[in-house]
Amino acid sequence: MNKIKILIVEDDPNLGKILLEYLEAKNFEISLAVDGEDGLDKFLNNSWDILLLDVMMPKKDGFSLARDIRKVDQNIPIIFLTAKSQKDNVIKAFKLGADDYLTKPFSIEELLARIEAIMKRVPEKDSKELPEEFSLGSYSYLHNQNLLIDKDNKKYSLTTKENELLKLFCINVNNKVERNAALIKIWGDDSYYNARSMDVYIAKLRKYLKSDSKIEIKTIHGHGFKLLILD
Amino acid sequence: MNKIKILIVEDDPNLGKILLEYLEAKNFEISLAVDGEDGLDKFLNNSWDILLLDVMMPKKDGFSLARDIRKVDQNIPIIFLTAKSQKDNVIKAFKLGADDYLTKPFSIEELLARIEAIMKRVPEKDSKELPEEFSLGSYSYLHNQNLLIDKDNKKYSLTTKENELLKLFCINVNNKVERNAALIKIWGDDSYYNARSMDVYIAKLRKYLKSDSKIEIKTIHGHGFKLLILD
DNA sequence: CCCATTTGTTAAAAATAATTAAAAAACATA
DNA sequence: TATGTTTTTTAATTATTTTTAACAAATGGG
Repeated sequence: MNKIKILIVEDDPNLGKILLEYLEAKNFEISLAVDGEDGLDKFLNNSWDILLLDVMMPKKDGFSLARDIRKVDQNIPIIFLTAKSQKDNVIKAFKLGADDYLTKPFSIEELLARIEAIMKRVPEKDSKELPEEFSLGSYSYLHNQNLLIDKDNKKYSLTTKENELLKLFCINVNNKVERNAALIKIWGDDSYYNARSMDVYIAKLRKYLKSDSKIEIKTIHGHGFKLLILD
Repeated sequence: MNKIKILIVEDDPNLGKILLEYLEAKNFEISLAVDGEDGLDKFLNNSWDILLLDVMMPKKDGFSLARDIRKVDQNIPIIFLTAKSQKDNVIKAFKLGADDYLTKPFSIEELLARIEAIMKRVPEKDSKELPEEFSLGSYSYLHNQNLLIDKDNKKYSLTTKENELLKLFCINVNNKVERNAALIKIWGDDSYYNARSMDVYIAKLRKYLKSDSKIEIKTIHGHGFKLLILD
């Protein structure tokens, strides 16, 4: 069992430090971001179990940050921390998929209790390391080497983008990968042209994988794709 | 698709009635118990998706009730409603496995938001794994592959929406699927045009399934549909 | 039995995705 | 830095899926 990883995005350094120390003492693994942009950056470049977002922050407020995060991950638990408790804000927060909403000043023990209440319901994330090698039907795929090998031992050396995309599909094999999520993770933003570019890469991957009819990249119209492996 | 069933245990009849009416209007199925003993009784004699417990109650207070309930069910989500917000009580509540803790007076919309936040994390009660394959009379249906196969082995590759809808019918085979429920689940909201769109898809599914007279999508006028398999 | 409302059917329009080729950008190497 | 090579993006075209629209049929309350 790995430690539960919490990302705190809080611009008040005093509060930030106290939360950090307290929660580390409770055996969580904590990172602290100091504003919304920093928060988005840290969110994208690591995997987390739960997010604590301050609402009022410089550069990018907590709601706007949550909106961006939800494009990539619809499920990660988010707790908002806020100075003022305006009813509208509470509703807004839950519409954004908040799991809880705490008004400052709050009791840190209460925060802990609420984190634990949420974590007990979250299906355990099997955050195992990526395997070296993925087995895709008759193909074998070495993502570290950008290498796809077919049943005749023919080797395809993948470009960076091809590799990122195939890796993302393999991590989520038999599960939906949202267009937005893929675009933001790989291209950095989900603009129209990046989406077209991604479509081109989907076609490329399908071409690579066409020799095994048990492997298929299915479209989920309006949502994204799913790498299917049949047996 | 069944309604979400909520048991409210609240001794203040005014508050109780308002909660009851509001949440029923939001399409939950509600029962109201007037004290702790009544609450325990109703809890034991029915199955529930979520409990709202007042803390201060005659006969048996909310905490004591929760303790009894937790002996029987460790998982059912509990939200405490309480007049006073004493820090110790909050911690105590979460130790008892609370999922949330609201201090009166609270906004009813906030309560709704919090109920929804909790429900989204609770693994669907009857969410047993879907079978790989559904057998529909002489058809066989592989929902993972969007594939419907008739008795002559003719294969119909379903579009995303066709597949979602047929899957929903199969999950609820021989049971009513509410229009609203289907629309919200598949289209995201139950606006007029989405409803018309759904009707178009109903027609498409009926066309696919017409070769077997033992399979039928029945209309329940004003409510929804039901996939019937006769034998 | 009427009439408003809901549902069924079909076709057209709009939105989204797939495919291919060419242009642009990035990269490597002399 | 100039040159060739590879990778990525843009563009144009085609195909598929979904929504909208228009009209017909069925339903059920008054």
